[in-house]
Amino acid sequence: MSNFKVVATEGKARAGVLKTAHGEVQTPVFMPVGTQGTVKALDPEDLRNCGTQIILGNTYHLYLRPGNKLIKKMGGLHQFMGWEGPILTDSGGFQAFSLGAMIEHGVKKIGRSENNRDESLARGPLVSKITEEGVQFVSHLDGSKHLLTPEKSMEIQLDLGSDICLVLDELLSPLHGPEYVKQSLERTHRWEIRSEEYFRKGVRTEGERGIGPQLFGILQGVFDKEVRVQEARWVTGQDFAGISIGGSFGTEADWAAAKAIDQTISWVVPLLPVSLPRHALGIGEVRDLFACIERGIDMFDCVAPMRRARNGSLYIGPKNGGKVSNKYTLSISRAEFTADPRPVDPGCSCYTCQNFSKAYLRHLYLAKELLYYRLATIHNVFFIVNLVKSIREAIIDHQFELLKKKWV
RNA sequence: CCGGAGGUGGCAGAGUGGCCAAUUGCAUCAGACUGUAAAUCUGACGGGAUUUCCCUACGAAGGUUCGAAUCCUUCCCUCCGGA
Repeated sequence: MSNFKVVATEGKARAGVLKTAHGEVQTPVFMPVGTQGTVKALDPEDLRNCGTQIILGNTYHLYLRPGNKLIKKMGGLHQFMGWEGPILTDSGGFQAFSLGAMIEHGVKKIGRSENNRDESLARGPLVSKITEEGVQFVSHLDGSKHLLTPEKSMEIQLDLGSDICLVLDELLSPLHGPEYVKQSLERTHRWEIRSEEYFRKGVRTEGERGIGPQLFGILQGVFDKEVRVQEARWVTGQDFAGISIGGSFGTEADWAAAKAIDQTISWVVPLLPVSLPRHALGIGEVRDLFACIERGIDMFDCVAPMRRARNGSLYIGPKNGGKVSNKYTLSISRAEFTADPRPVDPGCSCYTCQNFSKAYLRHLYLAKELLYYRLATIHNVFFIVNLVKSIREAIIDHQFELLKKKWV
């Protein structure tokens, strides 16, 4: 029996409901990322007012600070941070990459190739290293050494009181060669199985009432059909409550990279069980949301809306100039907004757009006023969360194609 | 009026004989941001031609020198202290 139920479909797109220990989640859904026990600049009430149903927390960061045992002692992450809704926790697999291969290769998981490196990513020595046992980290906080094994990751996530845990995986870089990819994937399979075994034991002792924590498997891979198909078959063969699709997408920049995401999702989704929720790890730009939902994805998480907000990049809808080429964003710092009395997006009903002008936000941004970060983050989170919500409604009304046409 | 300090690119502020079209910060412009080492990072920023090129430039005008933002003279202006 699954915790997930599809309630409507349009083509491959689907609307569903996912039950968790902290309430139901209407899918498709966007999960704001709250790495360190907070979605930066927002409090739980802000999140709720933005329509947030579920957030993501991070194993690696919370383990290092303030420590999973402390959070457990404080009643779990929900209570600790005052968020009563569901929480999905990442396993630390991404940090194995962002503190390792990403620095080493000068690439990101999307759209970076040999000829398109970002040297600024190489900000220092490698701080993570992969072994069969797990991921060795040198703490970015104090230099101390840590070993994150699949078992340890599970223990931490269970201590946090996560509703949806992720297995530990190794995120492959677009520049990893076929030999490494093969080895890594086999190791990740072993890690996923170890995660699952530990999780199963842990959950049994962790309390029995209602729905307990659930474990999602991860579909790893690179931009290669054969690899992706094989991985899709592998996860499907395991006993997970949901499937998170991770790994790297493509070796080309920009539009081609976006196509690589679409392509990868297209290869993989038809091989996954209809009854399980499908989560696209780290995806969340406007164009990608449409493309992935259209291909059958149910859940998203992404740091982009929050980070963009902090960096002065605010979302705008198609009626106000938002399009693929500008990533549906404007730069609030532009001088043309100096005396612009209009809200960021007149069509947006978020708190920020209801109450403040572009001129004011621009001033706060340039002055580095703390209020800026909250107002900007409220707007971007509201915008993306509600975009996905409106997509869900469109699917239920069989208006998805129509809505998509208005946007993309 | 006397004494002192100073006038540098949109602003602030380095530079005190050649390596200076001029450090740096801010502002401006452009770009990046996709399981957060990011309230961050990259590039441009006098004009033009656009591989080492030319022109106009460091208050103004003269001068010294092979060569000046940098030294000298006069003038104009600002600030501080004293009448």
